[in-house]
Amino acid sequence: MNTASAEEPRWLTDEEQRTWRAYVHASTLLEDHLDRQLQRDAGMPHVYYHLLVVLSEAPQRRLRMTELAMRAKITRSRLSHAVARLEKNGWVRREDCTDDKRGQFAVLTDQGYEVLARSAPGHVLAVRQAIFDRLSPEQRGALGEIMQILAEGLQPKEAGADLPWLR
Amino acid sequence: MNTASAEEPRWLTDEEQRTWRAYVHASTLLEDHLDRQLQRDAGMPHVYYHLLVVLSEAPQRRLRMTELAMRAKITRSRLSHAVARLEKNGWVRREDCTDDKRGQFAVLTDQGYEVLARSAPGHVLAVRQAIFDRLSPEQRGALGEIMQILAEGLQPKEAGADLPWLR
DNA sequence: GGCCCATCCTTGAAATTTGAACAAATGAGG
DNA sequence: CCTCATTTGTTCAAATTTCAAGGATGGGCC
Repeated sequence: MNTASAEEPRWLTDEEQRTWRAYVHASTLLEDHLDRQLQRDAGMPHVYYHLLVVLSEAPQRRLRMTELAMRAKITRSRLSHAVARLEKNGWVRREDCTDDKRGQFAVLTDQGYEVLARSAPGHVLAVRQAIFDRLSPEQRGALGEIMQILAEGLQPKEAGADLPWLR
Repeated sequence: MNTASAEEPRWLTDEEQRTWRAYVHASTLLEDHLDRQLQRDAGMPHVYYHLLVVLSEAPQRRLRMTELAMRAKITRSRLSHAVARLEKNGWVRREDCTDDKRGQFAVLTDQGYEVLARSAPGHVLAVRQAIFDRLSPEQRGALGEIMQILAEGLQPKEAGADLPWLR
C-alpha cells in the first residue's frame, strides 16, 4: 500500500524544534547585531563589508563580478546594486575586462582598503564577543565542522554534478 | 605600561576564521534557500512565515504587537509593515486592545492557519534536509547548545539587568 | 487634576533586496 | 562565416527593511 502523499510528514522532534528555533533566533540576532555595528563603525551593512573583505583577499584585490558574487554567496543582481553603492563611496572601482568584453572587474580602491583596515579590529572584536568568547574549545570546533557541512550541502551544485545519469 | 589603544587587536586564529567564514556562508545560503522555498510554496518570506508560526502557538492565536516582535526578534517597525502585508493576504487580523487603548493584537485568521497547515510539511522537510539529515546525533545536540548560548548572549537585556549598581 | 516621561504602534522616506527581463558578447557546431 | 544557446552583467519595478519621527495613551507623582 502506497500512502506517500497522504502520510503524516516527519515532524521535528522536540529537541530538533528547540535547536531549530535557537538557530533562527541566534542567526537573526547576530546578523542584526553585526549590521548595526558595521553600519555605525564602517558606514555599511555586513554584506557590503564582506564584499570588501573578499576583494581584499583576491590577487590584485580585484575579481570578476560573477566570481565575487559566488564567493560572497549573493546573486549577481544584488552584487550589481551593492557595487554601485560602494563605488559611490569610492571604496570599489569597476574596470573593464579586456579578455571578455562582457566582463567587469570589481576592484578594491586604496580608500576602500583604508576603511577596511580601520574598521576590521572593531568588527573582529564584535564577532569574538558574540561567538568565540562564549564557547568552549570543543564547541568552537564543533561549530566549525557543522557549518562547513551545512554550507556544502546548500552550495548550488556545479552543472551536472547532480545529474549522475549524464556521466 | 599601558598600550591599550595602540595594541594589535586580537585577530581570529586561522581556525576561528574558517569557522566564522563557514558560519556566514551557511547562514546566508540557508536563509536564501528557505526564503525561496517558502516564497514558492507559501507565498511569503521566512520571516513572515515565522510570525504566523509564533502566532499559531500563542493562546487564542493572538499576541500584542510588542510581544510578537520580541518573540520573533524583529523591531516593532518591521513588524508593523509585515503585519500590514499579512493582513492584506487575509492571514492576520488586527484587533484593538480594550485594556490599553494604545495596544493592538495581531490575530492569526483561519485562513492564515490554513496556509500554515498546508505549507508546514514542505517547510519542515526543507529544514530537515538542509540541517538535521546532514548531522550526526552529537552534532545535532551540539548545534542546539551552541545556538542557545549565542542567542542568549545577543538577547537585548531586560531593563537594568546590565546595570548591577542599580540593584 | 495636571505634568512629565515612558511605552505602544504607526508612518514616511531612503536604502536594500528580489525576480524577471534585457542587451551584448561568447562559444560550440555546422 | 552563421546560428543558436549560454554566459555576463545591468536595469526596472515591486517588495522588504531600516531609521527617524510622531501621535496617542498610560502611569507615577505632586
